[in-house]
Formats: sequence, C-alpha cells, structure tokens
Amino acid sequence: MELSEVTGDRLVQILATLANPHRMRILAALAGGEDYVSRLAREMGISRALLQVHLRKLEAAGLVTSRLVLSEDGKAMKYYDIEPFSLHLTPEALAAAALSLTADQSQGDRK
Amino acid sequence: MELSEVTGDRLVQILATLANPHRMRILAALAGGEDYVSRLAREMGISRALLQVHLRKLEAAGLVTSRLVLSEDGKAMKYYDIEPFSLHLTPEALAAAALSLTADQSQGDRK
DNA sequence: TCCATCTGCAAACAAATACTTGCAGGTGCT
DNA sequence: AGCACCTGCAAGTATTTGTTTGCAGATGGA
Repeated sequence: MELSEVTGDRLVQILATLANPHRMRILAALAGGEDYVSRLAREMGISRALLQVHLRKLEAAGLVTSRLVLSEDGKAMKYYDIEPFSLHLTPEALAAAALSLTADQSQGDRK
Repeated sequence: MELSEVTGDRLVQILATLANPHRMRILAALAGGEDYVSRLAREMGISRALLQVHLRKLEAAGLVTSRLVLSEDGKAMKYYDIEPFSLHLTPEALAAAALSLTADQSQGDRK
C-alpha cells in the first residue's frame, strides 16, 4: 500500500491505528511471520481478548489480513499476517492527503 | 527528522499527533508557508482556542516550531512553521521502532 | 475611553479509546 | 465427563482526547 493510493480520511485511520504501542508490537511480531491469535497472545504476554481487539483494528485499517485454518487436530485457528505497506510521510505528502479529507472540518462530524 | 532517529515511544506520539484531520489540515496550511495563530484560525474557519490546542500538540510532537514576533504596529504575533520530517513507514521500520518501546506493555502505564 | 487586533489558558462537557471480565461455542483426548 | 486447546464478542469501567466557552492581559488607533 502506497501513500498516494489512500485518501486523507483513510490515512488518518491508518495513522491512528499505528499510533499505539500494543499494535506496533503486534506488527513487529507478525513481521517475523504469520501467527494465530492464542499463540500470539501468549508470546506477547497479553490477554487474548485484548489482542483480538487490536487485531480487529489492524485488520479494519488494512494493515493485516486473517484467514481461518483448520489444523490437523480439528482446531480452528485464525492466522494473521501483515499486509505490506510503504508510507513515506513528509509535509508535502500530508498536505496532498489533506486535500481529500471529507468536507466537514473536525474529526468525524460530531452531531 | 528521520524515522531511524526516533524511539518507539516518540514515534507513537508523532503518529498519534498526525492522526487527526484538524492537525493534518494545519500542517497542509503551514506547508504553504508560516503563519500566525489568529490568521490561520480565520483561514481554516476554526476557533482560535481549538487551533491553539492542536498547535500545541503539533509542537509537542516536534512537527512544528513557533516564534514570537513583534509586528511593526506593536502586536505580538506567534508564528508557526513546519519542522521538516521524512518518515518512511514500513512493517520492518515499525518492527525496529517497536524494539525501543518502553518496557510496560500498554499505552502509558496506567496506574 | 472604546474598539479592534494580538496573545494565553483553564474549566467543563462530550465523545472516542483502551482494557478487563465474563460468557458462549467448537474440537479432541483421557 | 472433564480438561485442554481453539474461537468470538459484549457489557462495564477507566482513561484519554477533542471542543467550546469564558476570562484575562497587551498594543494601537479613532
């Protein structure tokens, strides 16, 4: 995914998603190869529920993908993998992205 | 500012700061040249108080700088300017940054 | 003096986020 | 049946973030 391909709104979503220690560490972990939820939670030392919440956000932002795999012993495992991206942030790039921010001037038109 | 120069924690701060429509538009406006608070607020159509809050965040993140200028007619004007940055975000780069996240595993050790 | 401009900030409220806890369903093995 | 795995999600609470409103101080000119 390239910066030139995303709208301002989507860029905001992506940046907000990346701006979190847990999610950053999750990406770091997945950078070493795909993994399934329970195991990843154990490796990171966080609860599965918490991990799931973050994984859902990462997936919503398009930063990771998931697939359900039936293991040999019948267990359903959900594997997550990184969706490659390359976002070169510069003042000019952001200025360009800002042009495609939705009309209203705040964040997600409140009321 | 380069990605390799910032710690994981600082990167989180920077990304969180960028992940906001108002602040993105402020940067876009400043990309066209420095400006002072009141004028910028008028141009953007937002309140001065709101703009100030966002400018403070941008400055705290090191994305803009400010200087107080005494205009000819004696008014004190606060000019803001962009602090150039170039952050190339990739899974690998984030993984590297994640290594320097502070020990605790959540966001800003709560209690 | 009154008005227009510039600045700054805090208090109060609204809304979005993060996290925990608890419950639910599934398989297979002993 | 009971235990060890796997999954999913919602309710409740704690915390952070965003925004408005209101006040305050300064200058210069009519």
